[in-house]
Amino acid sequence: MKILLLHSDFIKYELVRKEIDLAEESDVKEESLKDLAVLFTCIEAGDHDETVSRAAEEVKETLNNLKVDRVLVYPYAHLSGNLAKPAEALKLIRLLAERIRALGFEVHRAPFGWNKSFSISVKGHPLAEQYMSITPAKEEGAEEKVPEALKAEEKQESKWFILDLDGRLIPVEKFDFTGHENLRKFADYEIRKSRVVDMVPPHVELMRRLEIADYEPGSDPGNLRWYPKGALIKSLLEEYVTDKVIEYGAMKVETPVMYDFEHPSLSRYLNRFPARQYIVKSDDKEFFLRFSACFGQFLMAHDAQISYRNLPLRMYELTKYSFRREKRGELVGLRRLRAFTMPDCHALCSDLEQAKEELLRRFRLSKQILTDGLELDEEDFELAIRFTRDFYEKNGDFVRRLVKEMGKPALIEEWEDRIFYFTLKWEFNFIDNLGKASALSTDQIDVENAERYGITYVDKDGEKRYPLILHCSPSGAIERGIYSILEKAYKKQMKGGVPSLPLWLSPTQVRLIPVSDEYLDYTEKLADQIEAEKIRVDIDDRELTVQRRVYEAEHEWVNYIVVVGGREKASGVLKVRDRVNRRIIELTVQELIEEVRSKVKDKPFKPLPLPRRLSARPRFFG
RNA sequence: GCCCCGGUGGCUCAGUGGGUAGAGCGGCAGCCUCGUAAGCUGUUGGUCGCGGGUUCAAAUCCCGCCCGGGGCUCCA
Repeated sequence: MKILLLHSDFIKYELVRKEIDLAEESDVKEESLKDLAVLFTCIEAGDHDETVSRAAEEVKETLNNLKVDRVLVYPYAHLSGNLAKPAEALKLIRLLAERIRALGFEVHRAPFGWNKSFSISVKGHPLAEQYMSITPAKEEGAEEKVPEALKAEEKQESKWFILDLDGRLIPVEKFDFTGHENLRKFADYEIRKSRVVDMVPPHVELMRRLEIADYEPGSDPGNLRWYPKGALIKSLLEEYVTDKVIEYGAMKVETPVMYDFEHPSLSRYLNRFPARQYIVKSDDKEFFLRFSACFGQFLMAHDAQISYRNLPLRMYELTKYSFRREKRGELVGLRRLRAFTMPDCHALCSDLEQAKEELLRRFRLSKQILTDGLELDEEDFELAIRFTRDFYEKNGDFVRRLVKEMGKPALIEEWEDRIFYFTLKWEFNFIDNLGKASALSTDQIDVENAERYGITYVDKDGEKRYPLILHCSPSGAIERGIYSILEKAYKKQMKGGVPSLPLWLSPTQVRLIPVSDEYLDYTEKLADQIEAEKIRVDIDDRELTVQRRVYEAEHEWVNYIVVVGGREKASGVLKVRDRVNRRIIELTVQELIEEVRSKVKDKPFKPLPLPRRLSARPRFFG
């Protein structure tokens, strides 16, 4: 509870309008009082009867000193950023007035819940203005575990720049964003200019309509359910990213999802990471659910025998899941979750030179995964680089090198001091249809954790040394990858294009529609032929008109739609509706197979996640 | 976390000066056997998010909670 006490000659206030439903009724619209103490009062979350009693006592003491016997309790929200709920606040403010009255004072109260105007004349003596803060007595264990880094982040001041291709570091407000609209949106988002959008994010509607994923009311918010089509898309992406990271040279490992809160290295690291955790109790121990693969991999590296010859040492894990208890209001669809799938790749490096070289390789790897795998265009994502001033002063060339690799200007955030465990961090950020930015790929140079976890390698001279650790998620969370694919598709649709999924991720790549039952057998044979070439093909055998089935295939974003009837059976030539290019082309089965194979190339393949015949499929949504 | 908006059949939504719930789509049944973006008819289906309160009577009013969306300026 906060109270600003003003010893006043007079106060006059007027009710303007009700601010909340709970506002107190009042017959008097205007009130003025003389020779009194005005108590601007605000009730904070956690205040209770006992807080009120102590406040009343403190007020009494002050009033006695001032020799005042008249007070006005004036509800005033602005004294705190941590307000109690209105109903509770009203209750306690009434109670406060009663308590003060019970101590023998004349108590007036300004109605709660109104926007009011007031004029006040405050006496000039030294004790006329007093501020009181009454905090509730601590209840055992009531305090939430908030990491130090979270608190630090709120205090940290950042400087924002754009680093252009010529290596100029330009303060954001002076940069000409012409031709860099996406970067402007990104900068606006990061520096938190207010946005006025009021719609359900497009990808949320799509993820449900396309039966990819959905909210699961039976779980904690931000923990989703994945329908067969979504599970397919997700596991294809997982496989793709994993293959790419192994190709780059990482060793794939697996580590537990929960860790002991009391483990010395872990508890210190927790305090350096800006996220809240899920807590799991088992017997009398507390565990937290991992929010990345760091713990498992670091503990593994701690116990390993590592020579400088083994560096850079690359370890990879697909964390399914990583858990972060994000604030309730932050959760949205596939963009921000509490349980998500994150590829996490660490690299132990001997020194900064090796780290920079490695970072560059991973930068290229990440870019390839976004453009080749997610099929994002380079205009779809923006580069952000964040570093401490000191790092930039010593490694400016390297930072400029990253921007050159990107091929367009990047947003820069500079910190005066190092509050996190890293000195440099870069990200690729996707900007969605509501102007919101989300980090996809990212990498960091960690200068703290090797020491914290006791991770060492032996150098040429036989000396134990601490390596630098890079933390990279080459794609970002898999869910977020799907979010960006869907948002991109919607963006395309808004520009008059055909929304679609990358062909290799499409649950149905080819749909066959027999004109009648008569051709079902023939259609099945075609499907067998196509399926044998690792193409997901299905058959819409439902008793609907051809037109209707084509309509639904379009709606489902099926890439190739083939109507099968007598003409096809006779000639062997298929009329293939190429949805993305809005045309109908004539192809033999073999040519159709080649068309699809030439586009998916060597991407991972998994079979159709549903019965081949649509008549045998349930509907999960809609 | 706080504020605002929303939650009615599987989906999209209508229905609030309190009087016992509707439509379209889907599902099911039937007709139609169909040639590239919604064929026709019938029928099924609802603890009106959950809990409490007010009332003779609550989807509707009040309180709390849960879930979704948006915002974090304002607000005692």
